[in-house]
Amino acid sequence: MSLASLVRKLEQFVRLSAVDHAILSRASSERVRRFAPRVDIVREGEKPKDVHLILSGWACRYKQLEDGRRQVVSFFLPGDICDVNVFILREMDHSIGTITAVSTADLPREFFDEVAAQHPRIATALWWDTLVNAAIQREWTMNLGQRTALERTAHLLCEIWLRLRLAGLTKGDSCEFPLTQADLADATGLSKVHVNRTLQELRAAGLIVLKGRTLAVPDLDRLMQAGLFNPNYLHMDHEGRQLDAGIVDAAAG
Amino acid sequence: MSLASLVRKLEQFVRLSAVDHAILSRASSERVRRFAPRVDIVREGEKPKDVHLILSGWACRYKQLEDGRRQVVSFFLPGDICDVNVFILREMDHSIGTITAVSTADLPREFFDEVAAQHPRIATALWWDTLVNAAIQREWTMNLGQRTALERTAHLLCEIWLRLRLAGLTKGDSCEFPLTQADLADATGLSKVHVNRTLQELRAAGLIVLKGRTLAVPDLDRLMQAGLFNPNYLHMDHEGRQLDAGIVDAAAG
DNA sequence: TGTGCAATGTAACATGGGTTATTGAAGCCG
DNA sequence: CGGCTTCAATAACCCATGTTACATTGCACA
Repeated sequence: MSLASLVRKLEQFVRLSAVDHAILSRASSERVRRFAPRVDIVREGEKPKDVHLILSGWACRYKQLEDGRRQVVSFFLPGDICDVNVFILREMDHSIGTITAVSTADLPREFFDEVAAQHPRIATALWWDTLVNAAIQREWTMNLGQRTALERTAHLLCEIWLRLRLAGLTKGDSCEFPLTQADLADATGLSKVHVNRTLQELRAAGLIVLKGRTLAVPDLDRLMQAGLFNPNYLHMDHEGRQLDAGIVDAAAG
Repeated sequence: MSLASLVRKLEQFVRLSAVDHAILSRASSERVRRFAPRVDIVREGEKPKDVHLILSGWACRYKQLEDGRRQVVSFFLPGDICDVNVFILREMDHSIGTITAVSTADLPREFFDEVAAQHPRIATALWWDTLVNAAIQREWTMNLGQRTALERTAHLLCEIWLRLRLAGLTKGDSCEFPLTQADLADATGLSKVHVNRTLQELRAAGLIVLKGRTLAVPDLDRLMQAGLFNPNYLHMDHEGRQLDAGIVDAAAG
C-alpha cells in the first residue's frame, strides 16, 4: 500500500530527485498483488519472473529439508526488495512466504534496465540495498554459528527493531511484531521450547516487553549489549546527504 | 597468477567475447598483490577501496566477537571476487584474511563503471556471481541452523569440492585442501574437538580421504547424501550457451 | 638431525539446548 | 454460546556437542 518505507530507506543513502520519486512511485503502483497470511509468494524450483517489492506486511525467505527441518534465512519488512535481478537465475533455490497479509509490487526486468540506464541514483541506492542485505545474511551466519540462544535472540530482535525504525514503522519504544515463537525458532535455529525459555529470560531481565502482537524495547542499548549487537553491518551510518552527485553518479554503473 | 578460474567460472554462465576476455585479462594483471598465509587483506572498520579478485590461493571472510569467538562466513577460492561494488559502503563490517599464500588483483571502481557501460556480458556474469554468492550465504545459514555436525561438515566439503571443480582445481577425485580443523571449526560453528570427531566419522564411512593438505572424495554422491546436499543453490545448471545475446544484454543493466 | 611449534588425535566429563508431553489461554467461526 | 485450532507456557528427561587436558605426529628451520 505504501512505498514510503522504500523511499525512506533508500534516501538514507542517496538523495533522490523528483524524477526518481516518480519512477519508484509508478513502479510500485503497477502490478500490485495481495497475499493472505501464511502463504507462499514464490516456491523453490520455480523460475523467478519478477522482483518483489514488499509494500506492506511481513514475509520471509526460507529453505526446507526433506525431513521437514525449516530455516528462515531472512525476513522481509515493508520497503524490502526480494533480490535485485534474480530473474537472471534459472530457478529459485528457496521459497518466499508471507507471515502476515502482504501486498507486493512486482518489478519486471524492464524496470531495472530503465533504472540502470537512466536513473543512476536509484541504481546506486539499489546496490547499497543489495550490499546491506548481503551483510545481514553474513551476520545471520555469525549469529547462528557463534552466539548463545540468549544472545542470538536478542540480536535478532535488535536487527528487526532497527530495520523497522529505518522503515518508519516503530512508534516510541514499541512496534507491531507478528512473529510467532515458531517463526523465531525457525529463524534462530533453536527449538520452539527453547525460544520460549529465552524470551522469558529476556522479559525477566526487562529487556523486552512482548505481548500479543506488540513488542516494546524499553532500553535498546541494553538489548544490544545482551545480543552483542554491533549495528555496523546495517550500514546506516551513511553519509548520504554528504555524497555529492558526482560520486553518486560514478558509483551508479 | 591466473585468471583462468575466473573466466572459466563466468563462462559457465555467459559466453564472453574476445574483447571481454581482454578486459578481464587487463584488469587482473594491473595492481596485483601478494599476501603471506594467515594475514589480513582487509580489516573490519576500514574503508573498502577496491574490489579484490583472488588470482591464486585460499582466503576467507570472517567476523569476530570481542571475546574472541570467530566465525568464518565464507571462503574465497581462486576466481572469486570479494564483493562487486563494495566501495559504495563507508566501512567494512568484516575482515578478509588469507589461509594460504594468496595473490590478488585489485579492481578499482573505474573497472566496474567501464564494465557496466560497455561490456554487458561481463556485467551480467558479475550479477550472476553476486547472486550465487548470496545464495551460498543463505545456504550457510541453513547449514548452521538446521544441520547436525556430520551433515554440516559433509555439506561444506561438498560445496568446496564443487566450487573447486568449477574453477578447474580438482584432479580426478582429489584436490588440494589447505583448511585446518580449526578453520573448519570456525566455518561450521563447531568446536575443534568435534570437527575432529566428525572428520573421523566421515573417514570411517569412506566418504572422504583427508590427509596432509589433500582431500579426496571417492564417491561424491554419497558425500552429498550425507550432507543433505542439493546443488541447486550454486546455480551451475546454467543455460549459459543457450542465452541469446538479446537476453544477456537486456539483463546486463 | 635435533628442536619447537602447529596441527591432529583422544579421553573424561559438563552442559546448553533438544524432545516429548501436557495444560492453559486466546482467538475465530458456526 | 461452544467447540476448534493455534499459540504460549512449563515440566521432566536426554543427548549432541562443548570443554579441558594432554599425548602424538609432523614438518619448518636452526
